[in-house]
Parts: sequence; structure tokens; C-alpha cells
Amino acid sequence: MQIATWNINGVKARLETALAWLEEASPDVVCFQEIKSEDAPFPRERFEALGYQVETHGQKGFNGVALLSKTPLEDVTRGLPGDDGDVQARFITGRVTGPGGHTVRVAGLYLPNGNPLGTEKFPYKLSWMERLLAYAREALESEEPLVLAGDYNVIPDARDLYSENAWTDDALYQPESRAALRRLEALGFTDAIRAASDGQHYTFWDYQGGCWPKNHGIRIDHLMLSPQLADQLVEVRVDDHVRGWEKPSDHVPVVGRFTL
DNA sequence: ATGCCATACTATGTATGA
Repeated sequence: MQIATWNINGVKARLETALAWLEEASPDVVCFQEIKSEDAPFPRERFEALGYQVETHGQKGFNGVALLSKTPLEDVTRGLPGDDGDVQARFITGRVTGPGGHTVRVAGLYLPNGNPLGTEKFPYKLSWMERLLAYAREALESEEPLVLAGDYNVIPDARDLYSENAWTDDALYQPESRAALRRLEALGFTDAIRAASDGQHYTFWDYQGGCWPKNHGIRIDHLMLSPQLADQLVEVRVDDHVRGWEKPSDHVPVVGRFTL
């Protein structure tokens, strides 16, 4: 079973590109971030035509996440627990069942960017990460395999960026942001790309300044695996060729393959 | 120091992103 995450940067602008990739890669489950669409206008039938069940947690103009699955998908939840006043649509989960009858909880997340530093945006990012850690800690108790898949907006370490100087004053590379991600690993979660791939993999290249041709990328899209799911990991793939397509997102898909 | 580029919106510019 293949489980993917991809920040598509707008489902309306990215529809044909997203469909083309799904036809090529055919993941069983995919988490989309930044659909930038409310639930009603989401073009669900285009994805259903490829065999996907479509669940969305949308918002007008910004944010928004979706969870699509070819395999049975149940018990869908929307929103990250821990703050009833948080209206930003950044979290969706569901339980999927693989061909062998085993289940996995898939959580798709779009973690706040946090820039610029010195505004309320950065503490919002950190408090959101605290809520994610609380969710993860509680979820581990069930021992159901879990993947926390998404755009984390956190660069784990110096191997994951092209130039440290360019990111020292950025919320994506602050010590607090990186420490919170490490705490997720300390809980027992495995960074799948780090664990199973062959070296450097960026997942984002800014549209500006020719970052893609210069390979000025960063790694911020992650598949974080609970211990039960990490045991099932076969391989991880970053489909970076998609960044070179017409009308690309600035992020590329990350795909994990599991023995489920 | 700023724009670079891209997206959505009710917009002919502004907010947001990373």
C-alpha cells in the first residue's frame, strides 16, 4: 500500500496537474494540503473518477486539507484537537484498510508557516505543534499504526536545506520549531524519508529566483510513522520530477510504500 | 532592504505563503 502527501497549492489552479500525477503514481491514499477551497466547490468528482473516496476539510481562500483513498476509508475526523477557537482548516484523519485487512490511521496535516517572526504567527505555529504532540502521544496509546503525513513547514536540520544563511531568521528553521519536530521523534515516530531513502531529498523549491533550476530547495514535507507502521515501511519516494511539469506546485509528492 | 513568483479574492490591488 502506498500513502502519499502533497501540498498542491490550490486545487483549482492545480487540478489537471494533480490528476496527472495521481494517474501516473496511483497511490492508494493521498493527503493534500493547501487545497484553498471550501468543501462544496472542491472538484471531488474528478478524483472519484480515478477511483478515490474524497474527504475534505476546506476553508475559503487559504489552508484546507483533503484525504483521498482508493481503499476503504472510515472514521474521518476534521480539525486538530486542543483549541476550539482555532478556525484554520489544517488537519484531517481517517482509518484506511489495506488489502490484507490491516488498518492504519492516516492523518493529513498542514502545519502553520509561522512567519514573520515577532508576530502572533510564530507562537501560533508552536502552540499548534504542541497540540500535534498531544494528539500523537494519545494516539500512540491505541497502538493502531499511524502516519502523520503533511507539510510540516519545519526544516529538520542542515542536511535539509541548500543554504543555512538563507534560513536562520525564518520560522521554518528556528530552534523551537526543529526541537518540537525532534520531540515527535522522541515519542517514537520515524521520519520516513530520513530512515529509508538514499540521501538528500528536498520537497519544496520556491517559485522565486529560479530556485528549482538552481536546486535551492528545502525538505519540509514529512511522513512521520508510529512504531507499528515504521515496521511496515518498504520504501520512500520523492517525486521531484513533478516540480518540472507545467503549472507545478512549489511542493512535490512524497510517497511511502508499506506492507499493509 | 526589497522584490523576486504564485494563488485566491471581488480585486484592477491586497493578503498570504516559505
